[in-house]
Order: sequence, then C-alpha cells, then structure tokens
Amino acid sequence: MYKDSPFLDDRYDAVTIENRGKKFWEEKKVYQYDATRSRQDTFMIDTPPPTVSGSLHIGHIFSYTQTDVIARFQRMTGKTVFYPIGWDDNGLPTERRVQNYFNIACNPNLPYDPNFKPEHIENDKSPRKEVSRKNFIEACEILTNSDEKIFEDVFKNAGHSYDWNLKYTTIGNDTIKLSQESFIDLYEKGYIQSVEAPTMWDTTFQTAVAQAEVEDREVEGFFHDLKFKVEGSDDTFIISTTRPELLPACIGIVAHPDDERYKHLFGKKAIVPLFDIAVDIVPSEHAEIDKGTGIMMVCTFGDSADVAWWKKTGSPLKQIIDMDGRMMKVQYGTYPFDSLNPEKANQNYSQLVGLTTKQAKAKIVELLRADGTLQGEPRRIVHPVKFYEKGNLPLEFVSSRQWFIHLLPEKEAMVKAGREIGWKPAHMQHRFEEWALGLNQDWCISRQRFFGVPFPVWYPVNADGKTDYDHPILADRKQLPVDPAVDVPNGYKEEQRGCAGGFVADKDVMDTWATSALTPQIALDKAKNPNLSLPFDVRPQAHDIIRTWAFYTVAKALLHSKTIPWKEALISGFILDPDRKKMSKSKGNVITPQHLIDSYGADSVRYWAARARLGVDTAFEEQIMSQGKKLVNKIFNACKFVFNIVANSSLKEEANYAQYIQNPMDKSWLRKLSDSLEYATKSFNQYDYAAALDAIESRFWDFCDNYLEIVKSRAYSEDNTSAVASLMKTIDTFILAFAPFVPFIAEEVYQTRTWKKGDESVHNQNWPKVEDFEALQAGDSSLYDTVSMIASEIRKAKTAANKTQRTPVVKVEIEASEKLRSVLEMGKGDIENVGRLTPDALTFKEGKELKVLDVQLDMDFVPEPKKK
RNA sequence: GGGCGGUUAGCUCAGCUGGCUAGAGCAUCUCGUUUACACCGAGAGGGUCAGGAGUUCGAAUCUCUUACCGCCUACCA
Repeated sequence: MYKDSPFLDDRYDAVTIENRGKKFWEEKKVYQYDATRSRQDTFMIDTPPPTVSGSLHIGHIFSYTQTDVIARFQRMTGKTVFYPIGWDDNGLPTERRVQNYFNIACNPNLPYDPNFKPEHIENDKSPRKEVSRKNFIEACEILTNSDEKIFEDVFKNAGHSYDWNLKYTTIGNDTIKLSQESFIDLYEKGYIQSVEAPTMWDTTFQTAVAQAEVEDREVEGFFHDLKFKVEGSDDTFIISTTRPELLPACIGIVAHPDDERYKHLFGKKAIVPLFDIAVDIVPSEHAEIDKGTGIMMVCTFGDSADVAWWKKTGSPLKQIIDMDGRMMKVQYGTYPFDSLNPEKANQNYSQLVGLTTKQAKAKIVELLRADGTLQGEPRRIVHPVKFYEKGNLPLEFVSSRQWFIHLLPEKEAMVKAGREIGWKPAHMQHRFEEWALGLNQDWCISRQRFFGVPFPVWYPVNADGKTDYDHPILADRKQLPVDPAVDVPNGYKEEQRGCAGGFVADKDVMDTWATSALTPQIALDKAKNPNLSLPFDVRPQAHDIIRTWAFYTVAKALLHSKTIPWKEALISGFILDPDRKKMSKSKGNVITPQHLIDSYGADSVRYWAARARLGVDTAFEEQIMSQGKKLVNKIFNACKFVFNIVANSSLKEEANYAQYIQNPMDKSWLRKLSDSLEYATKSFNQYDYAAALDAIESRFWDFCDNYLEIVKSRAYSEDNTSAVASLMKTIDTFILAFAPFVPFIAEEVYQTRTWKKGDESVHNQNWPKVEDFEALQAGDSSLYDTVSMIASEIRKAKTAANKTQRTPVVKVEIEASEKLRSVLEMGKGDIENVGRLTPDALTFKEGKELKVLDVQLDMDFVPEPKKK
C-alpha cells in the first residue's frame, strides 16, 4: 500500500496521505482491542457517546480528539486500549428531531401500522401525522441509523482510534436489557421506589424532570400587590406576588416569626380574595422580612418552598394546574376546595378553567382589578425562574407518580467517591462535590416519553378495577429486555391486560441519564471479558455534565457494585465563539468538523485540539489550524530531506546507532532531544497531552532551524556516519513522538522511511524510551547550545547587513573560558560550515562569559544566481 | 447570596513546586531563492504580567485585598 521510495519529488497533500492511512489502519486492524491481555495491560476509556440528534459540531472533534491523543499514547506504551464508542440515540432530543424530520407525533393509544413508512418532506406544512408508539420508535431508528453513519465517517476522518467492534447504542437491545437489569438490581437493593408526590413538571413535553435537568432563567415578571382581609377584623395586609393565578390554590399565609409588622396576625385567618378561602396566617422562617412586603402566600405549588411547607404542615393539596399547563376544573365547596362563599368562588374560577397559566394570570388580574384587590399597577421585575433545560415554559410542580432513586441518603458516599477519583484539572472535583452537597431531591428517573428504555414493570389490577401501584410486578431477569406494553408478566396472560384481576404496563420510559450512567457497564458487556471490571482508567467528558453524566455514573457504580467507575475524570473545556460566548448551533455561521478537516487536513485539526489544555475553555481560532498545517508540512519536508541524506550516505540501513554516533555535536543534540522526550513522557503520563505536544513541537522546530542546519554539510561529507546515524535516530524519535497527535503524517513518514521498512503501523510501535538515549551516550547539551547561539549571532549579523545567509564570514571573535573553548573546539567544523566561515576566521579570546564579540562578513560577496 | 476558575504582547495562548534580560504562534515591519520546505527562511519592534498591599536576597508565580470577566450553585413570594 505504501510506496517503496521516499516521496522526494512530492509535496505534502493531506487528502492522499489521510486516505492512505485510514485504509491501512482498517486493513491492519490497528485499533482492535486485545481481549487476551490482562487488566493491568489494558487501558480502559469510558468514551462519551455523542447524542445523535442532528450533526456533530467542532466541540465534539475538539474534546474527542484530546481523548484520542491519550489513547494513542497509551497504545504506544504497550498496553491494549479498550476504547469503545457509542451513540446516545434514545431520549427526548431524538424524539424531537424525528417529530420535525418526519412530521409525525407519537400517540401511544394508536395500534401499530405495519405499512407505515416515515418520509421526510422539505417544508412540510401539513398537520403532524399521529402514529403508534411502535411506528414512532421505528422512525427514530431509521433516522438515528443514518445520522450515526455520518458521525462514524467524521470520527474516522478525524483519525479517532476507537475499536468499532465495541460500538454500542443507548437504544439497542443490549443496552435496554442492561438498563432494566440495573433497575431491578437497585429496586431489589431498596434504592428505588415509586412515589406519588409533587414533582417538577414540564407542561410542554408533559414529563417529569430531574433536578439536574433544571436551569434558572432570568425572565421578566410582575409583582402584583394584593390586599388580603383578615377574618373577623378590619385588618388588611398587602401581599406582593408574581403568580396571582395561583390564588385559587392558596393554602396558607406566612411571615417571618420576628416580623413586627405581622406578629399580631399569627393565629388568625386571612380571606383569599375572589375565592373567599379562609387560610391560616402562620410564622415561618422561610419568609424573608425585606423581600416584597415580607408576608406571602403559600400555594400548591408556586415553588419548591411551597412544596416543603405543604409537606411539613400536612395541608391539603389543591392541584389547579393540569399536566398540560392549563387550569383544571375544580369545584369549590367540596374538599379540599373549601370556601366561605363557594358560589362566588366557583363563579370566579369558572372564568379561568381551560386557560393556560399565562392566560389565567391576565384574566385573574382583570378580576382582581375589578374587585379592588389589586393595589396600584403591577410592577415589572426580572427574576429567576426554573425551566427544563430543553423547554420554553416555566416548570410547574405537579403531583404525579414517579420512580425515584434515593440519592439523598448517599450524599456522603458520593462525596467520598468523588474524592477517590482523580480530576483533571483538579478543581473540577469542587464542581462535583458542590453538586453532591447541594442535592435536595432524589433522582426522578421516570419520563412520560416514548423513545427510551421502558420500565420492566407492570401493576396488578384489583378486582374492583383499580390499579395497585404499591405492588409492582417486576420482570424476571431472564425475560429481559422487555417492553411491558407488549410483553406479559410471568403468571399472566395477554387477555388479562387492562382487566380487573389482571395487569397493566408501566407506561413510562427511563430518564436518558439512567441509561447513559451505565456506559462503563454497557461497554464491559460488549467486551464479554471477565478480566475487565470497574473502575476504568479514564472518563473523558465536558464540565457542563458533571452534575448529570459524571454524577449519575458515579452513583450507579456505587449503588450497584460499591466502586468508583473510573480512576480519573478528564474534563475538557468548551469551544467558545471568537466573541467568547459559548458556541451554539443556532448562531448561523456553522463550521462543521468535516468542513475543517476538508480545508486544513485532519492532522491540522487534531493539532488545534491537542494544543488546548484540559478544562480550559478556548476561543475558536482557525489560525491555530494553519499553524498545525505548517507543522505537518514541515514534518513532511524535514523527513523528505533526511531520507534523501540517508539515501546518499554510506549508512543506509537501520543499525546499532550507538556504534556510529561518535561526534560530540551529535551526542550533545541527542541530549536536548532526550530531555524533551523525557518531559513529554512525564506530561503524557499525567494526561497533559498539551504540554507533551509543546515539548515535542518546539524541539522539532529547534531541530529544523538549528541542528539540521548545523549537521547537513557534515551529513553530505565523506565522514558522515555519525551525523547520518544521529539523524536517523532523531527522525525515528520524532515520528513516534508525533504519532499520537498527527497520526496520518506520522504513519506516512513511518511507512516511507528509507532505512527500515515495516509492515506494522506506527501506532502499534513503542513510545521512544528515554533510557535508549543513555545507550547512545547522549552527551552534555552545552556544545549544542553554544554552537546554536554562535550560529544565531552569525545569522543576525548577515541579516543586519542585508546579506544572504550564504555570505562568507571572514572573522568571528568569541569570548569564552578556557574550559568552554575546549568544548567549542569539538564543534569547530560545524560552526565553520553552518556560518560559511573562511579558514581561520574563528578566533577566541579568553574571558569569563560566552560572548560573540565580532562578526565580519565578506562584503564583496555576490551570490551567483541559483540554478533552478 | 455561596463556590470555582480567569485577567501575561494588537489577537490566541504557554510560563511546573518563587531564580538568567517574561516566552510561542499569528498579526505588523525589514531583509533573504541557503543540498527539504514560499504551506519557506533570517531578523526587528511590541508587555507597569488587571490595580494595591505584604512575605522574601529575589514575585507573573506565595499571602491578603480591590476591580472586572466567565462558569457552577441557591426556596425564585
């Protein structure tokens, strides 16, 4: 596949080289994980499965490449790398994309239509077609399959070294089975329970959401000052509320116990305007004296403080907001909707029924104004409101039955686990710990959605036709995976579904995190290798999902097997817009990863990613990719040059370099090289790939600018074996050291090396060893340093004189100590060559410090026109 | 309100446990066809290391403090 001769006449061409590399690696199965190796000899990566909903963006390539660089380094340390890849294709993002793409919606009540074929029509304005759950899931699968193919190509083009045999999907049967097993295991261990309770509810998607999926948004609202009367007196007080539409669900009035303004009211009852509900006025610590008017109403439910107060006091639940965010029908005069004047209450409430909360707010303000309750005009404020991160309407607290994993009692264990994990950068551990300590709700894992992992659960239906949620029937582990809507629990028949004395399925699906928190276990399941177990070596991920993915993965590993899931968490930064805002797809000028690979080459894009440190958000800077391209081009040309030198020398084959490298200058250079290699190796072992790249890259430019210039004429001379052997060793080292970062060019030059042909990939070779340089008797670096310095001074003199570097030098006077002078004598020939000194131009003067005192050029020199 | 990070050249960023005249790339300017490389080479200019105080023989680096930027978090009436 690779050419026999070096590419002496070629120019660097990324497309050719990268296609060749990709094909070679696939044929050679370079990235195949070796299951015969021990755990100790295996490096295990818990790769993040990207969400398959639309397209990859450059942030993916950025962080995934960083991981790939580490994977390639680890592979070169002689380990087999367990590097799976997965697609996160279940869950809401996929559903939304499928709905829009095929213009369909899921209606679980419809029967399956085997003839239905989803079709994508551009700008389809027709109403959304309703399809059965099974049809909907099939449509999801069609779209995710084609998206995944595109993702796969991009990752391969970027040179990522996953073992595609270990590919998994989060909606695949194996994953469903594992998620359901996880559920049953945690249920049996007592960590999971279904609870009927007020839960944060998204009215748009009509599903419960977990604390981790909630975000605050600053939105505009209005303070409405409402006058409340006190029962049996002429007393009144003013409440400032942003949610007057919750007035009908008022269950109490609270003020701070120390608030002098309201102390006299405690124990009395207030009359809720419009509905004439008599509610207790009680002291509560959670009321703040200087907020609003200091006195406020508690409704079911405005916020989580209301929920807490409601729970504490055992007050009745007055649910007035429906699952779809509209005002439900309620009857005043019947429990719990007590009223002193049910007729008036019902009359007022009837005007709200069926309205959205927003409409109801406007309506009730109208009523309050007419009623004289509203004092002055509503005052505009901006305040934080909780939203589901994917939703557009504020969350409501709605009471419903949901499955919860009890994490609150595990806080301490979670903190401890977080401390056992090595976070890179270290301060990311704070994020984890802060979140663990701040947790105030158990993990709600049920979602009222369709494209997800169903709960392996049914419920018995009593003789009276009522569903018994307190005695769920769990699937037998042997049955898994199950779809309770289709499958039947052991001991029942399909005919009993939905009948008295029979059973019904749990309709919900699991939170997508409940599945992705199992990625280590899913990957292990793929490997089917009993040698492997938790913890993995590393989990790469971004910092925005520490509270979700990282947190839940730690939780599940802890609850299932009392272990941490991985030894290290490598937290990547974000790519920011040039204006330092977080990059978002909605911003128009989308630069896709493939586009970047096409215009700069994969190696250059990888270089850009590898330059950024872990955890550091970086502005997107295309110039860095140009810099990468320059580097790759330079590697190509430097190798080409050295190949040429070697081909023209007497030493053409790989040999015992130590035997040949005798020139002190070469030994001195090899010391510099081994120093950089040592630093890079140390950095890599601490996952600091960026520092490793920096060390290797700067030494490489030093090599091209200085060492190569210094030795090249000696390398072409009669007595060239030391120089040639040194160059061979140098290039060998650079090829290997660059391989994790720029794998395509590394493979190309490795395969076309003139002095040794191998049929194995450079990526299965061993990382160069620092100890090897001892065997080469790498010398003291001072000779190389001083000669480089002198050469630089001579260049400066020529540049300052506006003369070409070919200009002969007739005198160089150097001040040096006796000791250094004897060192410099060893490099005399090289100095004369690189500076184009005339014989005897080099003179020394005794002195303490090294200095170039004088450089005199042959001012009469006229360069001959160069032959082309 | 609490926590965490950041502030170094016009731009993007390095500077490890305090130690040569604070670095790189890009950009700017000057020059140059050298046995690979014009996707090139040589060089120059450009910094009160956000401000202040302290520790020290010595601070970009350690301590305190102020300002600004960003992220996370918080019961949001």
